[in-house]
Amino acid sequence: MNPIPSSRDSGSSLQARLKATCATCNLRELCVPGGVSPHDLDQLDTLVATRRRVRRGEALFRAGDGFDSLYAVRSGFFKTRLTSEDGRDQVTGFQMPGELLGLDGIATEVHSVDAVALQDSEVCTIPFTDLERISAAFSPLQRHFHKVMSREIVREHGVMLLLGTMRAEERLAAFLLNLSQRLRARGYSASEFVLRMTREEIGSFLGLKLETVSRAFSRFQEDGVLEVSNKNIRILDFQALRNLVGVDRGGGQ
Amino acid sequence: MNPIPSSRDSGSSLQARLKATCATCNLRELCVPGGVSPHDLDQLDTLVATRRRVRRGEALFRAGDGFDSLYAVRSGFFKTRLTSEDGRDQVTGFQMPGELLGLDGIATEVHSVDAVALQDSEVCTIPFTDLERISAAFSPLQRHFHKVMSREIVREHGVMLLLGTMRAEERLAAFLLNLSQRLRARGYSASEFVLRMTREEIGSFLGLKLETVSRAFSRFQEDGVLEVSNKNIRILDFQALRNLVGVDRGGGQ
DNA sequence: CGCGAGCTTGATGCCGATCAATGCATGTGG
DNA sequence: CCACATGCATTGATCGGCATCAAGCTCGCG
Repeated sequence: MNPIPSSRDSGSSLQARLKATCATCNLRELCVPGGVSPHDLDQLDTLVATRRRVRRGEALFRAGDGFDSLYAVRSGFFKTRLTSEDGRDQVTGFQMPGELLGLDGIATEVHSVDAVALQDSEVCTIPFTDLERISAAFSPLQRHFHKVMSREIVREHGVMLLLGTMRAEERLAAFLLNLSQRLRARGYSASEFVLRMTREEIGSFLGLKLETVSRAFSRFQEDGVLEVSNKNIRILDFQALRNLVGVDRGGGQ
Repeated sequence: MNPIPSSRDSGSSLQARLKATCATCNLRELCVPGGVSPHDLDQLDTLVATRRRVRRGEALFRAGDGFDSLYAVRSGFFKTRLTSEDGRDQVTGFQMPGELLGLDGIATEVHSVDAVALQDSEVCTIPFTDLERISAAFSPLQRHFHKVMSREIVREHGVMLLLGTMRAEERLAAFLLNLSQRLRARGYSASEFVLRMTREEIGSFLGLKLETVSRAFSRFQEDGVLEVSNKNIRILDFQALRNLVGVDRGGGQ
């Protein structure tokens, strides 16, 4: 009556322990769906030599840990959790057997979330450099591409934190700081810019109605944080915005 | 005073038009940061032969379109937008010059979002099969890995839609249906299962407080949609859950 | 058996949605 | 050049859903 036993193959545990391979893994269809040749599968097996047990409540990895491996859940159950600098928590996903953990780490080679076991669990460790080598993907261009994809995943974690934990003004502050930083990276002013999108589109991104976005702009203007004229924005007080978001306390712009 | 001119290099437009290359692109540091060899850069140039203009309001691609290329924004501004079956909209991001569009399409070879230009824009087209070939990544294993990453991006879009547009009971319904479907894919019952996480963790994932999660469970039970006993869940009325989420109207379980 | 973590349920308050009116910029046709 | 339409933004009034605060309750576990 327990639909998720912590170890699915405990019945044949001896054989499983001695020579479990990707080719014979009963999670294979989930973890490595069709189209992968037997040859590649063999190679994958040479990677996934090591297993690791993680006890309930323990972390497989933590935000800030260096990244070197991906992990496939073999048995058990995990959550991934993003914690912002001011202590807000957002669970970004739950992972069950056959699902992958650690993609967030590829971008910067440092993990950005905690992966915590919700019950005693076991994972297959997939060393990432080996994976790239075997995939015939050991090219700087390829690596770059992987990082871009991982960065997108990390970005979306940040949006989830915003949508899950922030109030209207905090969301708008985070949005403006993000925009400002990306414009600066492109050689434009970080403090003065033109919004290319409507209030309604900002609202749709931030999970708010356009009236709420408009009111937040007005309030920022009243408080001397922004100058707002239609789509023209000037940021007067970066620190006020940062305090709202709960990031980068103390750093002057 | 306009910090984001729609075309940055209109001053040297003749040369830019005739032989713009990745190697000379003024967005290169954003689009292809260091570590990529001159040789790879040349190869990249052979890919990115075609440009495409997209007028304000037009779509670069739409959800449902077949995927074959990624796009780098060269000038202008885009939004990506996910629309659920019952018409909810969630903007999943805004893209400015040097940023990439289309990663959502790798997973299933069909785009899952609309990419709409917020102003007259230009993109560089990067045919994906060519990219994989040049990256020395034309291996089934590698392709699979790319799809896994893309699938994660698409999943997170779904979570953003949930967090941005749904009310408490709708969120919980979506969560339960998702869990149910993943358990079924692993050979477990879709209608009867044990939650491995606490109400608080569910709440943190769904952007709700634990009391709200608990109340939603109670209400589902009152309405005969679920049987709830601590962490043991039995789904009695799938269609009721689907109706809340606004997905899959009419399909029987 | 008794403790404590996790859950349920109730009462109240607040934030943001909703509904509604007005303002303002842009564009179009007379 | 003005009259008018249209899309977008602002602001106010009211409402509702969820957070918050506060008890109790249940179950698993030492």
